[in-house]
Amino acid sequence: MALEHAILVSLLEKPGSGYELARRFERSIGYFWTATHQQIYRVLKRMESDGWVDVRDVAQYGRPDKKEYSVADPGRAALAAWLTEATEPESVRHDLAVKIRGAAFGDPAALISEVERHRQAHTDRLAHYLAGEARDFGDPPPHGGPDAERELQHVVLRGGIAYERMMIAWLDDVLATLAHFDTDH
Amino acid sequence: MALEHAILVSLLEKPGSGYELARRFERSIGYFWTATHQQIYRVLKRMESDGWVDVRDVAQYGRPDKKEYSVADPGRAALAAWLTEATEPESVRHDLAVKIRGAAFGDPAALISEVERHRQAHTDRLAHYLAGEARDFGDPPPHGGPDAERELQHVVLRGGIAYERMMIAWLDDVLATLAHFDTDH
DNA sequence: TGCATCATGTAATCAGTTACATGATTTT
DNA sequence: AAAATCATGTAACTGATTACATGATGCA
Repeated sequence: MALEHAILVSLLEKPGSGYELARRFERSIGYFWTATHQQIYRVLKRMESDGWVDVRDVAQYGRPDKKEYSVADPGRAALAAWLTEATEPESVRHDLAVKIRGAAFGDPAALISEVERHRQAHTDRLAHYLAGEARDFGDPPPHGGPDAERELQHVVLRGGIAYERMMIAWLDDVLATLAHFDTDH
Repeated sequence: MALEHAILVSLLEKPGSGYELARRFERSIGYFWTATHQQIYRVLKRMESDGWVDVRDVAQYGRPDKKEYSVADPGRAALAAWLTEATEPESVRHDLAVKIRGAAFGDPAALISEVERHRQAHTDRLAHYLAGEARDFGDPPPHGGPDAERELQHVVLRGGIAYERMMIAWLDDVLATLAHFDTDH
């Protein structure tokens, strides 16, 4: 389980409230690990009682008060320990792959629009990643020497870009394959 | 939820017992959808009481008897309905990506061996996929004309191959990036 | 007035994992 | 004699999702 660890990383990058974390999980870190606000509040509470994070009440004007969480030393230590642990690659769940194999027992052409929908989603996400890359990593680093946080965020983003490009190419292959079974053909 | 549907596809490809399904989920269909035998038995029971599958007791010599499941018409219909439904891409969980971003707050070089371990796992799986491709799809099809089941299985396998190749290339990128922060450097 | 955003939570349900359990046969 | 494979299950727990709930502020 890595939700705790994903939250620790996000809070190290920038302290914030449960609400703010939930927003980050809709973008940025959320592209590699998903979580809803309900999950986040529950886990934050557990992490607080375990002493992994500190809380600070922040009064805001024109907005509800919030609780700002930041990583405490035991949280830092827990993250460092997890980093060197061997974790298995997460199990894969590609329902499209199941659908494609299932299409052999129904109408393969009926899948085309669903595959096109997925292709569009991956194209959109790729454009979004590329825009983020140009924005955040387009210029040479503000100061000389390697900046670990920046370079590691960039290599993770490059992974997302490579994944989306691979998926788009594969979905084109899938569409070409499905076209063989189109009844109009 | 697609475990039911993954089981339906697997049983349409070939009827079998819960035990046999569990073995298939360790290879083949399991590369795109995972499940343990406990899950499978539970879901099979539910599918049986919903009339999606039929059961037949098969006596075996030298082995325990087994229950052979096969897809009933309502199961076929449920699968066909699901195929045309719009399903969202499954949420991604890449704990390596979380670890890489987390490494900025610890010792990036400490991650190198973990990344190498993952790279090896992907190399092994790629070799396994390529061997399966050569075995099952190397020769021209036994008869003329497109065979939907065969071609769709092949395009799913090509997706797995593309995924493993992409991951290996990305992990090389990650290793090169981590090397910048190696203290021996 | 109504809708969107900010902010935090509870409760119920569903899915997935881990541990435990049994018993036959086959192989080492 | 012990270990591995075939075959089926139950029970307990953990994690994730969905629905429900509240209440303030700001904008159209």
